[in-house]
Amino acid sequence: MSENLRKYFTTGEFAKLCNVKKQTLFHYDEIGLLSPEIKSEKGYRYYSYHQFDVFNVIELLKEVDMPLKEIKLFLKNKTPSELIELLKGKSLEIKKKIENLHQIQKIIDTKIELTEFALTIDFSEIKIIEQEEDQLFLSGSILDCSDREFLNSVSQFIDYLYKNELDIGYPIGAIVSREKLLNEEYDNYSYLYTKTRNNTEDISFYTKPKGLYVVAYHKGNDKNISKTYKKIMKFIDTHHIKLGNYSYEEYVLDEISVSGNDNYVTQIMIEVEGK
Amino acid sequence: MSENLRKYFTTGEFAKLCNVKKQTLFHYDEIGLLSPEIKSEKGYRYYSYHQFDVFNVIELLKEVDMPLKEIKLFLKNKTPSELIELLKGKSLEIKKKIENLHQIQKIIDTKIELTEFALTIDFSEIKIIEQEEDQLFLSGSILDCSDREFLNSVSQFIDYLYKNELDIGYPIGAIVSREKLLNEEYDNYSYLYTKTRNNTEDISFYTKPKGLYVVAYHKGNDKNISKTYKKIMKFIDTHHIKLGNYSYEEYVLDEISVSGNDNYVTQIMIEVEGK
DNA sequence: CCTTGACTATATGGTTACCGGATACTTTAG
DNA sequence: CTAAAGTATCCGGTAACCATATAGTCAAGG
Repeated sequence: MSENLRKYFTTGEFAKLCNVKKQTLFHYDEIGLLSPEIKSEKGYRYYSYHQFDVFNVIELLKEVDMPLKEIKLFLKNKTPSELIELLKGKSLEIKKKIENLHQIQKIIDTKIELTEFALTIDFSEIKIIEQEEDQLFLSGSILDCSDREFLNSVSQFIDYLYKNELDIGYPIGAIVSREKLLNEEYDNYSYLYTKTRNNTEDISFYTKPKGLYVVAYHKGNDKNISKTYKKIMKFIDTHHIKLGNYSYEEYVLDEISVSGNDNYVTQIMIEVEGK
Repeated sequence: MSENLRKYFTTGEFAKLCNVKKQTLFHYDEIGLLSPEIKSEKGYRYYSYHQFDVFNVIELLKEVDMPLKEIKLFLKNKTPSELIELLKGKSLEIKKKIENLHQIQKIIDTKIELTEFALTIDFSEIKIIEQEEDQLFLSGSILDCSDREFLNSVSQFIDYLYKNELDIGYPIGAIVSREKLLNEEYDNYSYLYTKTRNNTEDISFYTKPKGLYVVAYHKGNDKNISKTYKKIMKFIDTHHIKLGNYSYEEYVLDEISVSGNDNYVTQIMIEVEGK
């Protein structure tokens, strides 16, 4: 190694220093993002330790999702004030990213909790359970609507949840009124709903009342849910229970944790009055 | 649209629901990740609203950097307990990701602060300033070492900083001893250093003492720094100031904010004793 | 001085998760 | 029944590399 090159890193050394593969440095050289300070006539690359700073900046900007092209552009004609402006913007982006990750974590935690709960359930039982009140976010009325209208409502509802960040991992359920229950129209839903937390003032929620519920589970395709409903209604009948206003129906196991809708499990909760 | 297809979303509708392009759904169908429940003999795709749940899971797993292939594999043979296990792992990953983002934000904040400070400096002045103490992390001794040894030390130092997450955005500086200063060997550094915060017990730090410092700036390439040093030494001489133990030298403007090392600015701080 | 093993350069093809456009065919509203 | 809007397929391209193959180069030891 000639005397004046002893002050420089070879590609391999520099790559190790930067914790990347040589390939990456070749690539950066090729696109003109970070070229070695010296290139010997044999084509060998030599990087100075000052260039590590440049590499560091590139890494930093890359981590905040800036494409290499933009980084290159920025590095070409930069000034201290431009840097400050850029970094301030990126700082904000990171803040949003962190918030987004917190939201995702919340969803994951909810799913874990729900699925762990599902594992403890005996699906064959019908029980009467005292339940606490819940905050539900409701769709518009979907009573007596056609298939097309139903799809539309689902679509709108999901869209609304998405735009208002109301999805915290709870499934979307449906509400059936007592009238329809008695009429054996178990799939004639009144509303869609999802459980959420009441943290915003400008959105109105429905409170699912505290009280007694008949809770049962339907295993398999939704299409056959009427069978299960009939069983529950019979149970209610034989136990001389007085029906409340609404029935709430939601998946506890769906495509996220089991394969094929034969294995889906739907939870049915019917409001009832004390005996 | 035939009667039984009215319950299904077309590709466009489903794409809108999922907030993605149709292309994405084509792609998912092609790789067998998420295929429509029904495909008409004309090749038209029809998605049920249950499939939105599947899409949601895919999105969730995608957001935690799971490749589509793995997602597919997972979706094929999943059980509730596998889901829980997977999600718990992902939850941890997200936590780490959030921590990483916080670290990056800290670095960015430091860089903003430093650069904003740099903008207020008059580089031509030489001043005597009272400074607070600072926690510095030092490299091993690099006194009298060859170019190769110096490179090696830089490399090791950077590596150590990286592995112990000691980089919080402050530049790497160098320390020159009084002896070498008086001997006019301004580039014969004793140690490398970087400013950090003393948060770990198992790493030993050096405390740069509180006291008076002669502070000056060198603009341009490091190679010509001796000129600036001589000017400072003359200043110290004419003002009858007594030299302290060490001189600290670090970039305040480098490749990150200006282009070309002619525009670099190095800050020089020399420990001195009260007059 | 020469050899040998470690290192380097270039070229090529592959990867992931799509995006955009061209073309041709279907569907649906009026 | 027609026109507008939607759909399918095919083709090419993108970013930021990675892997591999081949050939050339360097540096330390005998």
